[in-house]
Amino acid sequence: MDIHKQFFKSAFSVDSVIFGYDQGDLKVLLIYRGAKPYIGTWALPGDLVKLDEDLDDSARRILFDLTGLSNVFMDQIHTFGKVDRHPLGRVITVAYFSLVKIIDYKLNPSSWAKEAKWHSIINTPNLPFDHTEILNYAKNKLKERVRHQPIGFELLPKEFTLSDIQNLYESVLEINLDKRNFRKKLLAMSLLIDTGYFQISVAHRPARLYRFDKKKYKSLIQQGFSFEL
Amino acid sequence: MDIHKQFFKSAFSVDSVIFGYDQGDLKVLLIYRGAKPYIGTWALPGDLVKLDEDLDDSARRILFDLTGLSNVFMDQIHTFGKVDRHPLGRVITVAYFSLVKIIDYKLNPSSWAKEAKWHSIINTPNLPFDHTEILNYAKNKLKERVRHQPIGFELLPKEFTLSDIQNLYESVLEINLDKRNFRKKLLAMSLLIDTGYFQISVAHRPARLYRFDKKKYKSLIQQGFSFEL
DNA sequence: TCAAAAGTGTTCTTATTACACCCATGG
DNA sequence: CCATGGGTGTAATAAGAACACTTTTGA
Repeated sequence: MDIHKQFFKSAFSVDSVIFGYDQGDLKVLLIYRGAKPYIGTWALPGDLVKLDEDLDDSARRILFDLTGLSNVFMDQIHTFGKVDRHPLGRVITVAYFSLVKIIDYKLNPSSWAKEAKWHSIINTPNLPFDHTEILNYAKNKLKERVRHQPIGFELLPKEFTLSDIQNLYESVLEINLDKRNFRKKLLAMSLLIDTGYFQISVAHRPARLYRFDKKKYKSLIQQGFSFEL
Repeated sequence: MDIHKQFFKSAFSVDSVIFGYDQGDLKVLLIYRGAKPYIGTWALPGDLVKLDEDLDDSARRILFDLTGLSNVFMDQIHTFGKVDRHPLGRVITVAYFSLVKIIDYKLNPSSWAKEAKWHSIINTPNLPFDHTEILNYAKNKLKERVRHQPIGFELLPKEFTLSDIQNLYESVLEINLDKRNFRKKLLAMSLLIDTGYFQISVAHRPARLYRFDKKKYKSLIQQGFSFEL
């Protein structure tokens, strides 16, 4: 059999699990599908990869079309390739996850989406295809990574309080952390820059605002430092 | 443009990084290509995924054809999808890695391979496509995983000595480990079964033989145990 | 009797845990 | 003046690191 007939009847797509964090809640960005199949359902944003487009570029394109953001943390997590995962043909999908600062932008539904909306991670609708499996996989990856790489900061505004970052870790990991021990450990890494500024207009003692020191992190990594929280 | 014309001119393949361990040396199984492109070069074993074949099954098939082994540790590691990675068309490849006990089987070159051979990891030939990148990626994944999951045992015979497992860790991680501390930590996990047997015909004090207790590991995992070496 | 690897404990240092009260602000 | 979350230290325990000699075997 001609190899082209046998094999070149398949396609591959990218699906993106885009995480955000807002008001103590981890969220995922879903689109309301405006295209077949599964038209009219909430799903992970994704698209077929173009023939002249690198896989990673495809993931960046999807994120950019939807949010207008580039230069965002993004990483490939897994490829899902069951024969029957897509009703219209053999399509394997490469899943990516991104971490965005919700505050940074406004949503911008794309061609394949009627609407894009943040959904709390603890209350997501049923998803089509194998998107539930993909989302669960992404959640677990996020849990692992957040403990070994300083990616939690990608979900927070540039300036944040120590409580912000602790709450984020508690949401993502679904555990409670001791305030004093958490702060001690975090500050001991010397990866936070004290901005000298404080919260304003809060009905309690205003908290100090910090920034994450990316440069310092990079130089520590060179020296064999390993982030762990 | 018809979506089929635009997108269904691509294929996906699986490439396997098959690790083995022998005589203190980490090895990788390479094939001598008997098919175009790059005919006559050493490369990672791989094949196009069949249309009616799940991705994971494809990886299992490749391993089985080459080694006759099934029920082997295998995991997906990354998908490589640069536009120009394959000279004959748009082919993305999903990379898997496997850990096999070299002693268990004899090699069995497949249709796409003239020959299959173990190569020491510290001295591998130049590889075609992006296989060097894939191999490096796999080595790094192995380093990470071996510290957080008890997968090192997959590379050893069923019965092994404490020095065997220490040497394996030293090869994989490319570091030296303190004998007493390593043993203390490993034995403290109570995941090794003392067989009561010893090495025979060795020109030194014979070492105790142990087996890895897979059942106990699974039950500990249920209870939230986390492997770490 | 020699060479080669197996086996074994203690001390020191560092990291982790548990835990409770006063402070600054807005309403 | 009350409610809310911010901010701080110490003591006890556990984990990790450093380190050297005796044992058993085959040749």
